[in-house]
Amino acid sequence: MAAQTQMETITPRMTAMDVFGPIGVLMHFAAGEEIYAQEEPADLLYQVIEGSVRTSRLLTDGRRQIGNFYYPDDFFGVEPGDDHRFSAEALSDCTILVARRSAVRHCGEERGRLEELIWAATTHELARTQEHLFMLGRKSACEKVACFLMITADRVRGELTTLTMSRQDMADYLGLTIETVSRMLSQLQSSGVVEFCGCRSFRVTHPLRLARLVTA
Amino acid sequence: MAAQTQMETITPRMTAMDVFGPIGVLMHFAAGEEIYAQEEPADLLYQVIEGSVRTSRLLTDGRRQIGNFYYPDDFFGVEPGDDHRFSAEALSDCTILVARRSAVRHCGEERGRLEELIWAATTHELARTQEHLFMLGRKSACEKVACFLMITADRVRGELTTLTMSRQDMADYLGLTIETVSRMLSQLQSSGVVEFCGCRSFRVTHPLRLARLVTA
DNA sequence: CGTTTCTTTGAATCCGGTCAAGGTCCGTGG
DNA sequence: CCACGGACCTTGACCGGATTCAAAGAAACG
Repeated sequence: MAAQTQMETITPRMTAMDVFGPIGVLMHFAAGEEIYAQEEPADLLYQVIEGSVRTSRLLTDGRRQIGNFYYPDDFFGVEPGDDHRFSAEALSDCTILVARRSAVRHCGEERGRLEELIWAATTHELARTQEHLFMLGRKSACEKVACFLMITADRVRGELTTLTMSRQDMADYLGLTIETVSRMLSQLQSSGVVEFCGCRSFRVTHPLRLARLVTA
Repeated sequence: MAAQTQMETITPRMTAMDVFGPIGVLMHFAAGEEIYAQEEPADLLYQVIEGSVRTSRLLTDGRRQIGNFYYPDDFFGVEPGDDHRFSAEALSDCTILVARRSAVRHCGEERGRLEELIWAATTHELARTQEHLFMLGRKSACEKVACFLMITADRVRGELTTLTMSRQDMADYLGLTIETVSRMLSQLQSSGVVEFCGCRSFRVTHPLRLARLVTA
């Protein structure tokens, strides 16, 4: 089982947690810490309260595929079978709300709401996976990176977007190498589409041109 | 709305249809015919009774990504949102069982069963999409083609496996070009892993070596 | 049997990967 | 406070796998 550094029962004033009713539990994870492992039974549903998370999958020979990145309010951990096909790790220090899925049957009137939530999280996951699939199959390195920046800027709102993941994480998400990712970022910057302030945060200086690079 | 060549209400003796109860309808489609279009409202759930189906998605510039191939008993058409993000076309002449999802509320005791069915189809779809994603992101052309043959041979049981899709379909599923797919197939054949009888059917002559090429 | 469409194969090209070196950032400890 | 070390990122040169372009061969169809 994944490490769990700290736990506390939920307090009623935190609105994001209401959805889980009395069965939600808050957990904290340090940057880099594993939240759950590949092959582990998948009975829990997670919601990011603070921080960010990646899900990933390892091949026997070390190749890695990132499934997704999750930010505050996102749900993760829904998996089609009984076991996790991906593992989840904290990208930064984070606070995660956790609920046992099998506890649904014990929570009376909350039940319908939780089931609905699991349903919404699953379909949302499917939608994102389909988008991701499309990106991997038919896009060039430049389009992939541009697409990634656009999606991320959209999800992590603010004047300046901070990338909580490493270049290696980005590469493993996009099916590229770190060198290629780095080159494309430099290229996007020198062509005036985005501007970096250090290697972990950027601003989209020309949204239209970025959007045009992405191709729908 | 997609063309619908013929319709008939279900007959009780056909077991595969029982799952939909009284709201299922049989439809026939000719090879190449569209079953539903991209952007079309997604209120129907489909089950292949006979034949095979592909789902695909087109980019504005003509690039195409195949979502999946479906064979008898497979469900398709479940989509995360209200609209189809993929279109579906018949690969061969086929018979499809169709049920209106929104009709669930009108079918009394059948309701639980149908909801369960939709749930199962959705999670199964997610699982397959994740596998597919992994294949696109981190596998070589040779591994992709080997993987595709293995999966297909597994799904379309029989001594000789028939490919109902064109090389172009395979290429668009794997994120390759037809030429590369063709080359890899030739290579797999000349290395004695599979044997083709015409370009649309094959036999796995060396299952272990095929499995070793795939890499989990 | 001729036409069309699909598939295979070859040769040249190019995009992204590999290998290697250098740079930046940051935390630790002298 | 600065020097050192390590992890991460960038850049360049070269290489190789997949694409592109082109043509021939095989299969499907009227």
